[in-house]
Amino acid sequence: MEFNEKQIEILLVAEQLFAEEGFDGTSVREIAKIANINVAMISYYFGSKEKLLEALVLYRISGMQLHLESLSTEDISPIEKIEKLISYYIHRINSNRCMYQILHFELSTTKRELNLEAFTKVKKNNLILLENIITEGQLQGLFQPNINVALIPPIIIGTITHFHMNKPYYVDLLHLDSDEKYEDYIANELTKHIQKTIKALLIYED
Amino acid sequence: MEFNEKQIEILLVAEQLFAEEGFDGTSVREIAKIANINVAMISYYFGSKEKLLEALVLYRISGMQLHLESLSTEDISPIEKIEKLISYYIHRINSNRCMYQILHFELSTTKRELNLEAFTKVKKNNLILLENIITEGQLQGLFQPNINVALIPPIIIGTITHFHMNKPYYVDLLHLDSDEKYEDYIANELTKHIQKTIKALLIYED
DNA sequence: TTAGAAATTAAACAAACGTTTAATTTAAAC
DNA sequence: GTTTAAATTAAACGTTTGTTTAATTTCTAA
Repeated sequence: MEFNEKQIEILLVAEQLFAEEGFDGTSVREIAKIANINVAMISYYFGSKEKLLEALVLYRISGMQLHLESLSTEDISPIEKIEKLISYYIHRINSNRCMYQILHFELSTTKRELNLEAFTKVKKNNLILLENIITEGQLQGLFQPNINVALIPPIIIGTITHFHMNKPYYVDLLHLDSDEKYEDYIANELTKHIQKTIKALLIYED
Repeated sequence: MEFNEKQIEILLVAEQLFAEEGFDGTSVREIAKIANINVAMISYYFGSKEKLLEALVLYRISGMQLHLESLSTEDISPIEKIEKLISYYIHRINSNRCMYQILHFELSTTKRELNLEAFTKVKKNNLILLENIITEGQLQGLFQPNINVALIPPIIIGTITHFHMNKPYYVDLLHLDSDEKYEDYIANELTKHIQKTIKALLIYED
């Protein structure tokens, strides 16, 4: 699916509004107003409000796959690979914050049936990559043998997502009184914290 | 605030629907139909749909505080205390799944301004409890000194929440083909996994 | 320059929304 | 048994919703 400039403008406005106010909390007129177009253009281009959401999800997810094929073959230790992988993860979630927000809701609502196969595929691919790195580390005797690999992404994604969702609370708790400080904290402290946690889990003898 | 049976019935129906379909995706008529009451009763009892939500949040959060005052003084090792604390955490999130779903959305929407002070208070109290246990462990030389305590609850809550939100994905990935298996997995594997992760983080030498 | 397609518009559509009204039934108090 | 308050109802209220219509403008190609 190819989109022209105007369509992409609509998609971006819709994305932000859907994230901020939810799909059902956003009206097509609101989208149209901010995108500076006529309401009818949404039906004209996408068919319906719901199909607009589907187009948006497809548009974003297609660009979500981590570009980490090279990571497997890089000449660095498995520990460094894990660190890099986590950085990439966090960066991706960060730069797709709105879409993650939308997906989180859509994943758990019974209202609509979105086709999220593409999203599942991305997750499964990333899981295989993670498995390979961990196996490599185990063969080198660096990591413990009894690792439940499937439960590692939930720690990474869950932690960063929870942090974002509770932004006001953590801004208060950690005195992150500017957006810059908030972003910095995620890029530094939080990233390091998650990396440290996963490394500990992999190395820690039960 | 005290509620009679009918009011509580309305609150419970609203909770499930708000969790499943979102606040904006749920109509008062839908609530009324399932709760077997007249639509006007919602305005009559709660004032408005939005005040119904506020009442619901208040009703639930007031019962959310972990009852763990005793934990600090129990005669068990800090490690066991951490394990217990995590079990409690997970149990609480599990039994308040719908409310967490609702709160997650309300925390990140700009549509409504819910008063979530009570929720913040609960979180801060639990954080203090966690700090005490970790300090105790550090004094006994069991835990590392450089622990960012504020970032431990995000791991616990984030992981379990993420798991719930992506239930269809994990059901598929881990072959949890019945609700019982799903619940069991959380109560056993996932709980152990989180406990192990936090223990590793506390003990792991950086 | 002109014919035809694509884009854009304002207006109208029916349906659904949250809320209020006014009338009626039920319950409690004396 | 009567009085008074509380609970419950169906109907109507004015808005807002997503979508469609039909007319008009803009663009493209011959």
